[in-house]
Amino acid sequence: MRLSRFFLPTLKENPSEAQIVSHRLMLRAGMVRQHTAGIYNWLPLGTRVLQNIANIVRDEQNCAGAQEIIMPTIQSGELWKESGRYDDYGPEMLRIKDRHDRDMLYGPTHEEVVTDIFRYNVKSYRELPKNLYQIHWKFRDEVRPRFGVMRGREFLMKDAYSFDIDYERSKHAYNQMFVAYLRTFARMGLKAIPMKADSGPIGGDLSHEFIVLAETGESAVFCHKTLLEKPVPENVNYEGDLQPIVDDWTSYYAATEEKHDPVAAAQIGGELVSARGIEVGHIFHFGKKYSDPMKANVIGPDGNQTAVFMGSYGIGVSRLVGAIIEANHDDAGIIWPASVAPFHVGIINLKTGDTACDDACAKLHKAIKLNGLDVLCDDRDERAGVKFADMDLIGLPWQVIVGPKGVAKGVVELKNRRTGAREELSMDAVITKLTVAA
RNA sequence: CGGGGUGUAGCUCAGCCUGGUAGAGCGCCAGCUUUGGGAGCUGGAUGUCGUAGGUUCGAAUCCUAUCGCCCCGACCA
Repeated sequence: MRLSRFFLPTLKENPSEAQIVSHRLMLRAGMVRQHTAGIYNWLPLGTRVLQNIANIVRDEQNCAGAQEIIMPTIQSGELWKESGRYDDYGPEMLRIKDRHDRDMLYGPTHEEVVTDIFRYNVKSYRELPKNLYQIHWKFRDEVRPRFGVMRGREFLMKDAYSFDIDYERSKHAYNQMFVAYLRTFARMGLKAIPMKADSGPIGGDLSHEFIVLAETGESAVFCHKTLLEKPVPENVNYEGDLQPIVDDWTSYYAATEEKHDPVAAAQIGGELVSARGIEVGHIFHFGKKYSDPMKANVIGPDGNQTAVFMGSYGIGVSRLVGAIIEANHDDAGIIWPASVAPFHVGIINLKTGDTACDDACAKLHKAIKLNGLDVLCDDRDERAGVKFADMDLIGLPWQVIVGPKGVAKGVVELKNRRTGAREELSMDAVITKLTVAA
């Protein structure tokens, strides 16, 4: 992609409405623009990151045995009356009347809809287990949206729902998501710590929040030092027993500030560290809370109808964009982990219009792209300083700096955005090195 | 929803107290010079001063109402 054709409205100054660093950088880097309080337009750069994150989430959900579906954003109020939540949910739920004066709503979550799908289409325990998920837009009419996409009213969420015949198997579904979450966040370069959580209004008796650690995170957390460096499980057999992995991770103390209990922490022992964090995922087991009132029954092995055991599992996909920036930035801008970067490589043509530079950039662009990497080439007729600043701001992991002096010597400069390390290399060496690094 | 702040050019903001007919920097357009870390000079375009009323000869400025946005608190992926 040539930057001269890419829609990338960067800002030199901080927009006054943005206070936290991720919000400022997302606006400055041309990723998003606010539409109204808590509702955002996603511009091309932001959309690319959002989709990269969604794809990692999707991949790990699929590996863990969940299946993707798409449910409506606009739901019928009838289902919510059936589950009893139509009155309980409160003004956070955006209620709408259609032209026939029927009660509709913009879905804040999808337990009712997915339970409805399930009950009409699954009749026997032999069809279990099932885990259905979607990556879709939700709307919660927050009293006070803030922090850019970190707490918007409209947000992209992965929500999965598991259905099992009994508690033990439902717990296995819960564990599958638990492990999948560890892997998902690690793939984005994040340290995410599972912490015991209240199950809140969704209900249930087993629940964990996944908190991403970032110095600028909104809430303080306390956790055992070991959790910070603990490697996530590899080559997971999701059909096998996952309980040892979950037990291992939950054996260390970890709590958010509100739930911090120094006495309990002391009992569990170990070196406690305090950090700051952002909640990016939340998993619940809630048994028959919805399957009972909504009659989501299957015939069990004993021939009797029984309500299924359910769990729900959320990841804030759009929030993750902000969380990743909170955890990966410096004074100059964003520093994307390679797995979610909008482009892998940025080429800076220091002298657009100079035939040697233009040719070198074109050759690099083509070769790097052929090796499967996304490239953004800054071919704008701008001064070098502007290009350096913008490239640092948008945070692509690698920069290839092409200038007339280097090209005359047959070299270009390769800069690592995170470390700042630079080296002069031949064009072939750059292409090889980038391909290996990716 | 309680408390606070703010709304003037695309962005950051001055002007408001003490009313006199719209400003700066950056950005944008044109030209010349410049060219490895957000250039210099010259010329140019851009505003219903959030909106609606009111006071006044005259309102960005004073008064009233209203809307938007931001921050702190209670709540949340």
